[in-house]
Amino acid sequence: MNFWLMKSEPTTFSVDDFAKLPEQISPWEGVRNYQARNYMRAMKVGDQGFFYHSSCPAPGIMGIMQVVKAAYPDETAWDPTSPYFDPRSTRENPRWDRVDVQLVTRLQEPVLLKTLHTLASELGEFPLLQRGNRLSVLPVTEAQWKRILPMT
DNA sequence: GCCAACGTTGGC
DNA sequence: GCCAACGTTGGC
Repeated sequence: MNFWLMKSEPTTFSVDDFAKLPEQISPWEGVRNYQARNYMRAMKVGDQGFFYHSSCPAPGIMGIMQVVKAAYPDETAWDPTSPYFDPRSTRENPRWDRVDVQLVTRLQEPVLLKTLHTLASELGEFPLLQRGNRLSVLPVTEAQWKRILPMT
């Protein structure tokens, strides 16, 4: 099993929005970055992930997710009315993928970015804490996962 | 709102 | 293939 962290801006899709969905399942769509896409392609059903709020007053981990469907084409790339429309992606040759994720646990208290920063030396190399990191989907090592999980 | 960092684009 | 310009991300 592998572990991930996936960012969402709460003004676009918040943990509240997630919790309201039937079965708490949502496609993770709109990713338009090759490295993030490739990480999604590497995901397997049963992989676990942190649901993270970015670009907000208190960025941090808000929930625990699991992957319930492996990568498949992101149809929003084909929809001219979608903000994620990308004319370079075609049905014959899909450029972007999405996965389906399920919110397993909504945290009572978020694990804030500022808290994670205090653990930086223990966590070791962690893209979330590195300067200039802009990846919206990034891998978490098992050791990092096990260190962070008890704080949730 | 600011700004550093980074990815992408496109001319050459 | 290089690289400048541009757009976006995301914390503060």
